[in-house]
Amino acid sequence: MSKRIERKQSIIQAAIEVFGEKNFANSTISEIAEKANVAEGTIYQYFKNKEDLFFSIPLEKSMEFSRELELHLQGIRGASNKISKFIWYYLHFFTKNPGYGRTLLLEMRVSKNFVKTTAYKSFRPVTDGILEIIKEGQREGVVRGDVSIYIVRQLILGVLEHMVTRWLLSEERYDLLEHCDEVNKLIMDGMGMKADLNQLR
Amino acid sequence: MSKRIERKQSIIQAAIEVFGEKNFANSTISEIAEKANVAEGTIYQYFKNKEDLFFSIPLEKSMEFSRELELHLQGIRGASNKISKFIWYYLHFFTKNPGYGRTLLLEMRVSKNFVKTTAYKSFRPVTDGILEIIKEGQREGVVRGDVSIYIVRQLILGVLEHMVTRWLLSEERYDLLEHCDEVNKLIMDGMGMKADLNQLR
Amino acid sequence: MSKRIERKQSIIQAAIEVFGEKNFANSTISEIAEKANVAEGTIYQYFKNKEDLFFSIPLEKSMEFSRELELHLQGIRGASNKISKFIWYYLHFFTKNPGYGRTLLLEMRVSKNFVKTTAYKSFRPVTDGILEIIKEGQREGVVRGDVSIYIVRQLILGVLEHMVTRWLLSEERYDLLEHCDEVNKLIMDGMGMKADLNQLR
Amino acid sequence: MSKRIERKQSIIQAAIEVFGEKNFANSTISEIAEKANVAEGTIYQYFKNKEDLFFSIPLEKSMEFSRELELHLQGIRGASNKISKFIWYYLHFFTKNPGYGRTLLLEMRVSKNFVKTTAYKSFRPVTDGILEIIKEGQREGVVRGDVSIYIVRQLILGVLEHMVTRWLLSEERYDLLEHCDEVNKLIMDGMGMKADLNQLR
DNA sequence: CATGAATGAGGTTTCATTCAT
DNA sequence: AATGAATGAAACCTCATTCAT
Repeated sequence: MSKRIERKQSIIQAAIEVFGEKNFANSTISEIAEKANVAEGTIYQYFKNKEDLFFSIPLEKSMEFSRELELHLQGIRGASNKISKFIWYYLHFFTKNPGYGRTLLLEMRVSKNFVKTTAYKSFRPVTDGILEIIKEGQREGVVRGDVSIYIVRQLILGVLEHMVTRWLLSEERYDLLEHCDEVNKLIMDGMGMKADLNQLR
Repeated sequence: MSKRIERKQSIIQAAIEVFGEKNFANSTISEIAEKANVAEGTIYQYFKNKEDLFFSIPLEKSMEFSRELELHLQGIRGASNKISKFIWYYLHFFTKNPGYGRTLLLEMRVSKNFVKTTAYKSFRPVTDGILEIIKEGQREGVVRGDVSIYIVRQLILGVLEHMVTRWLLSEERYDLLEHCDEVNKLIMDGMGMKADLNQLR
Repeated sequence: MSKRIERKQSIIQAAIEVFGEKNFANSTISEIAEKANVAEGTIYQYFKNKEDLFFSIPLEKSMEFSRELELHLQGIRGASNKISKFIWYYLHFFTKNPGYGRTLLLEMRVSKNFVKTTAYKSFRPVTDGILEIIKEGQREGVVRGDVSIYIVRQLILGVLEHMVTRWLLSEERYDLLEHCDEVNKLIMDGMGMKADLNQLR
Repeated sequence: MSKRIERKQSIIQAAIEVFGEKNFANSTISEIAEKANVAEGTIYQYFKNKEDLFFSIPLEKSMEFSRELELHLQGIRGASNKISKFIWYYLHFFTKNPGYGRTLLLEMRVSKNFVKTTAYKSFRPVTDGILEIIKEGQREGVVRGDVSIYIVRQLILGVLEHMVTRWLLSEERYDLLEHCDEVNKLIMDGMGMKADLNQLR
């Protein structure tokens, strides 16, 4: 029944909160259980172990990310505008989900086991999507063709990850979206785009 | 006298190796002690505790990085060439020191306490140096002036960190320096440099 | 339900035995656990830490002391007889509980932290009771009025504590109750009581 | 040479200070060494081990106690006056040596090994002396003859020890000698002395 | 299915003592 | 004789996981 799903959700939600505050090692099952209003043992009915619970977080969140991203990209035309929108959305998303940001960027992204996980694969729709936009840009002639599309993607994600990571480590004391335009410019230029002309808005 | 320094070095060296393989929580003092050929208690004569030993690693390594970087920049003229060389050296350094790379980029860079450490401050010479080169580039007119120099630096370090991080997480299965030229181009363009003309070599 | 209380009791009982033989520092949690037939970790489900377990001993035993003392004082009339009975009971109690005696008199009574403990407060019923008897004796005119009742109480408890302490340190090689009558006389005289006339039995 | 004796003295002095603040378990050889301005290893040239050093403290101090006590008793006539003087001196001594008081009364007196020590025997001169005074009192007819002289001595030492112990545990917040007269009275009466008539001063 | 008490392995750290210099 | 660096044993405590109810 849906009781089971509901309960699983509340455990994941509690896990997001707890792992978002402390790191993996310092988070305890008992605190998650308490926050989820279930007994410790119950968690082991839904998740194999602590790590399994940990990695089920991005599974959940990456779907949320994809779903909403798609909505935001609706109706936008031209690779350049799409990239700009993606950059904005990326920064916007982590502004709204700093706890998940800490978990994903400061912990998981950095763990050896993560790459082997199904959770890791759940990012494929997003990363594939970006690749498509880049190709579209090359077809439109607004993205340079002399560099591998994978490297171009690495440029985009690298800069964004770095920005969010720095912001998280600074304890979110400033507005992440403030630098959105500048980043946009840099990335655009790196990609060989004529950012100014195609700029969104 | 030098016996003491020698012993401290061998402990740090062992720590670099062990912390490079496992993460902080999973590394044990006893393994470090064994690798350094000292008793566990001896470590506590040189370091206050496990964390103190951990953070003494970048203190050590960042000096090595600075020292050698300086040699490599000797005699190079022009901001563009200097940046190119820096990019190459950065990738080269972590190719040679993957264990330290894991410790620094996958663990420390991401730990809240790290920023408060003296170890963190030991990177200042390098990051300050980059800023100087960027300014030099602006004076030469090869670096764009419409973006803050701090953002430009973030572009460079962000991309490099991201590349090395991905490489480390892939378990170093490919040659990091392979993509040196491409990265160079991207960063150059991002910075507004005429990379082709000033390209090193 | 009662399983939990039972288990807590068996841990305290084991603690009384172990702390009674060795001192606090030399007693180990593992020995207590073994004696109580529980795992070491279980102890930490019932007590915050080693010290908490230690101080829970007098909490337990002082209630036993009070409860039985009350029974023994039932039906006894006159302050002098009550004091005599108290003296006897005090010596009797520690004759039966030498391990607890060692813990209480040779360790706790002498520890700075103990005074701040709730355990310390658990003696109040007994010490308050003695004060009442002394006042009663002053009203009856059998206890001197020229000395503070607190000093009189210190006389009684001081002599008794000293006796039991010496006995414990001699490794209980003689009969503590043997000297009961003599002590009685001394205390009575110190208090200004006509011990001979009112003597119990 | 006297250099050796001097050095031993400074170690004992440092030990008195350190053991007087912390208890045996919490005092460290390294702190004592530092306070004595010697290396840790040096202590082991003068004392077999930590316990040996610990027990050498009363050896030192009990001689000081005896020596000065004898001076104070010089010229005093009558057992009653001598006892009174002893009571005063006892309280006076620990007022001047609270650190040693803590070590002796809160720690050693309570340790099983202490009784087996030579240090313990060093109190004999004092305790024997008291016995002599009590006998003298019985000959003079001012001390009751119906109670063992050992019990009488226990009365005296018991009350005094108890007083000093309570004072030490209260962190010496009041004047120990304040209650000297009252204690005197109690003990005198307990001993069957006519305290009022023979009172010192 | 839910519970939560019980488990016990395992690591950090301290510090008395030794011993080569 | 003095040093003080090195030693290593030993113990508390935490917490993920299990399992009987």
